[in-house]
Amino acid sequence: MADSPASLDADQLGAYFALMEVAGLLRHAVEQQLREEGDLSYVQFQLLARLGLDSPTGSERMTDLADGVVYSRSGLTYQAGLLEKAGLVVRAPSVDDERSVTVTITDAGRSRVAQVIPGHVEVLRQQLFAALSRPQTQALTDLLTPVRDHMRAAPPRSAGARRRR
Amino acid sequence: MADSPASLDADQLGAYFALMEVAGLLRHAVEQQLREEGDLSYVQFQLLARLGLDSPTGSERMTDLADGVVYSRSGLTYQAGLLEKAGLVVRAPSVDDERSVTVTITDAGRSRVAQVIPGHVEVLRQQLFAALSRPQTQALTDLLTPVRDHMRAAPPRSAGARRRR
DNA sequence: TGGAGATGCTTCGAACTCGAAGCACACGAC
DNA sequence: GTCGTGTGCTTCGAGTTCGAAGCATCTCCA
Repeated sequence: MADSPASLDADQLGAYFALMEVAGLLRHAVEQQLREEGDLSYVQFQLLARLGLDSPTGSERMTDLADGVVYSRSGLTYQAGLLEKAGLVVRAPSVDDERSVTVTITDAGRSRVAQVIPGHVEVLRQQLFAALSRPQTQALTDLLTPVRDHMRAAPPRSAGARRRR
Repeated sequence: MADSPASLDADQLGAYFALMEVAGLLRHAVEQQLREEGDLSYVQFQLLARLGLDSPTGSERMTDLADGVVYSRSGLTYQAGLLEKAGLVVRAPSVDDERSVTVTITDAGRSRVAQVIPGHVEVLRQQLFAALSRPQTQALTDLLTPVRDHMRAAPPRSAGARRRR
């Protein structure tokens, strides 16, 4: 990478803008459905879905949750508080490490996820997959997965170094 | 794995999650660069770029700006206020329609855009295009462009209250 | 011409987000 | 042990976002 001209070609710009706009529009659409049908924000849904669908035990550490959802720690504390107040989640200090907090989804949380999923899927169908055939969907996944892995590997995440106090 | 009532298949879910995560990570990375090198938020950069690079006259109506950037009107009022206070933009009532406000980029605004573009491009290169070959980039654009057009045409349900003329 | 409704923008309040600072516990070196 | 540093989470303040409500202007049509 000796020389790097300060411009991208049309394809690259097109891909960049299309990516950001599609994601933005999709997020708006999804957010609205979640709010209407389940009184959840997108982040809250992500958290519950991760706990309820991805985790075998239904619980995870705060930090792992934050990393998994690409979210700030303080923001997670706030959202976890809301979810706990709503009874969708329980927080308890971890057994093996007194510092860490384990978040566990409740039955109410699971049923809230189940309640929202059909509409969620429907929005995705209408907004996203209506314009993508199966092979195209497959192709999109194949294109984006390496990109995600690449970006996760070299993150400008702020969690990196902590300054002295 | 819980069984979800109306689930999408693995490819579809994979595409959805990958899309949202890539966009999220990319936005974080870009936002950080813009803040450091130009004291701009992502939205502010979008607005200035649209005025400075896409518009022949360097000016646009508030509403068109908001639509073009996928942003709420009230949010745009706020950001336009900040940009104006920073001298990067000027607001003036439109000549032909007293209701509408025309936003015009200033010379300072143009130079601010020019100042951050190289770093911006570099971030895109490292984060996004490092993991995409030229043909892949082309393919991504070809996949996402129809999706964007589809989503722009079919906005989320209740957004239809106030439509364009 | 004169309203009724549509449209453009702003104001307002509430909610959300982030990073920095702070507290508490963990772990290793000595 | 006990000190120093690292890690996990929360608190705090500032800034940003949105939708609803409000005001001003425009358009249409009887």
